[in-house]
Amino acid sequence: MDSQFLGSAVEMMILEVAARGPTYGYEVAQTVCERSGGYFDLKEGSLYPALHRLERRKLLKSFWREVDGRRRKYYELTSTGRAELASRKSAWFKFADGVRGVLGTRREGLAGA
Amino acid sequence: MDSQFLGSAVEMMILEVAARGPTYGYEVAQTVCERSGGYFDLKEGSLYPALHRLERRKLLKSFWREVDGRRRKYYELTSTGRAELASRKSAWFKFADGVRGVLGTRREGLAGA
DNA sequence: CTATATATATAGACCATCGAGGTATCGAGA
DNA sequence: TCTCGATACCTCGATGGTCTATATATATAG
Repeated sequence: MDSQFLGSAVEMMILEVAARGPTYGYEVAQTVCERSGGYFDLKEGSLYPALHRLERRKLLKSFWREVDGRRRKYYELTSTGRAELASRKSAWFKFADGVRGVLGTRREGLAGA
Repeated sequence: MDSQFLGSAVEMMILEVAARGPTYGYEVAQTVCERSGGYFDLKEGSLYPALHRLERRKLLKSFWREVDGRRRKYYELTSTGRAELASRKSAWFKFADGVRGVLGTRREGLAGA
């Protein structure tokens, strides 16, 4: 993406990916990219600091594993992380609703008043 | 709001309010607050710098007017601003769609697959 | 041997948000 | 009269997140 929004949707999306099972940085970036239809192209400079932040705050916990000669740092959601994800999704929907309200996406001029 | 999202939805919402006719800072904050159902409570520290940024980039132009003994700095959308608003709204919808894709808000387990 | 994909990580530039502070007018109530 | 809340503008400094660039290391393809 090239968008100016972002805020902290990044962390929420990382948590969401991790909610489906243990994953690692590179895979997170790919999954987010695919599932967003190519829109989000997480850069290392956003991705890894975010993963470290989430781990520091104990929303994720990590372990190293070697697969095909490459070391991967897997992350999995903690129970705190699961609760936080639910709360952030709820906040996200409220936020998106708020924006929708301001933009007036209420099909004005169609069937309404 | 107390949200971590935000990014630059603020500027888009300011432009949107100005798109409906000349307005001024204080009124922008009130309008955004009302139309978002109380969700967005723009602080002066975000609002005024944003207005100045938008004016500097010539998306808004301003004029002073005195009403009821109080000086107000009115802002109105330029044609560049109008184009920029359209482009940002389009970017916003793509962004929101991207997030929706990652969150998997595709009525999974309801009627879909 | 080199380029690309996989995989992690950090440093520095940049910039927006927010809390807090400041200025000023008006109307209402004590 | 004095004070307080609402109206109305503005700026500074702390904080913190994103991005570009850079670095390391392995496996595979050409």
